[in-house]
Amino acid sequence: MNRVQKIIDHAEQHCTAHGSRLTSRRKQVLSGLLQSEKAMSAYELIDFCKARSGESIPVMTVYRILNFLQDEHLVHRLNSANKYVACAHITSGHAHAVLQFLICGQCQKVNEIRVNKSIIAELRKNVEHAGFHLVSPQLEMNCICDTCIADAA
Amino acid sequence: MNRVQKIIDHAEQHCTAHGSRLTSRRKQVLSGLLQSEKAMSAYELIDFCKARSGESIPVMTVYRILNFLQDEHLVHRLNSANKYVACAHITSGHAHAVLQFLICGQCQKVNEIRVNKSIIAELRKNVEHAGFHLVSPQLEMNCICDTCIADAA
DNA sequence: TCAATAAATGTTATATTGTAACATATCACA
DNA sequence: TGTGATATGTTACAATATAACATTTATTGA
Repeated sequence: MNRVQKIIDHAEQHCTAHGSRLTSRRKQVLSGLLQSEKAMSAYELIDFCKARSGESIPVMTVYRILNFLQDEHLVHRLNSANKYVACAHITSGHAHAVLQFLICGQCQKVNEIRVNKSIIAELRKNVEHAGFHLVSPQLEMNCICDTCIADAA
Repeated sequence: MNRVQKIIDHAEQHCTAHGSRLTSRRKQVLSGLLQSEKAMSAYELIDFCKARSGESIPVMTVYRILNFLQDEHLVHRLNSANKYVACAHITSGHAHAVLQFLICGQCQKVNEIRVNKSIIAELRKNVEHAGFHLVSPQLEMNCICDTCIADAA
């Protein structure tokens, strides 16, 4: 069984455990994101799926499915880029950690890492001090990856 | 002299010192953001200015001016919301600190604070460890402000 | 099993954010 | 004053996203 199939299986179990269903359309969308191994806009994802299967998924359907997958924590939306990326931790039981996304501004590669609790505590302290309350901490940082730096040199 | 006028004066000096010009159109746009005291989309800003002066600024012009003001560090773009907000530190000589934006998801109020250097150092360490290099650290956090929490209760 | 209901997907139209390409106006300075 | 640079205006359109309603598919209880 290949990597993507393994992850899809995990995702399906995850959904079943929550009383939700990973339909074939939803699998198709999640598979697309997993196979591409990068962040894509909804429209890029549609093109990607179309190129692989010949079948064109309606825009509205893709957005609904992306929302569903986000609710299930199987997909993340990168707000700063208006793109979507498969969660990097589907098979390793993601415990809703705070996530830090490193986004290469050159090649769009995304690395999803977990943020140290002490940092979040610090940031939260700042927030509370300013009279705000943190809702969904998700840090997105504009980066350049080693590969792109090497290419530029 | 009122608050906004004072800030505009500072901004103008800042531009002159850089060999750039804060034209009347640019003042108009920056004043709009300052007067509104919140983050607005380019189109909201156009409506806001129109409501106050009766004059309608073309979309293209607004985007160009917003870019100019960002280059001058007089305005920040909130990537996660596709909105723009006047810099909160124009009169206090902003030394390109790393910024943390607290954005109330309810009323859109924005609080711009500076991030502790040690936190940035930590985050940067994570980034380097993952094989990336930080470009422009700007943290945006989804929050709810005290007022909105109180209103909801 | 099969109707009733709920959940998911499809269709059409349109809103929102942003930019490309080219025209015109304004400014700065020789 | 005219000339080149800078700024602004105009038109058309691209990219991202959602509202409203129709249809299909799945689930469940009689």
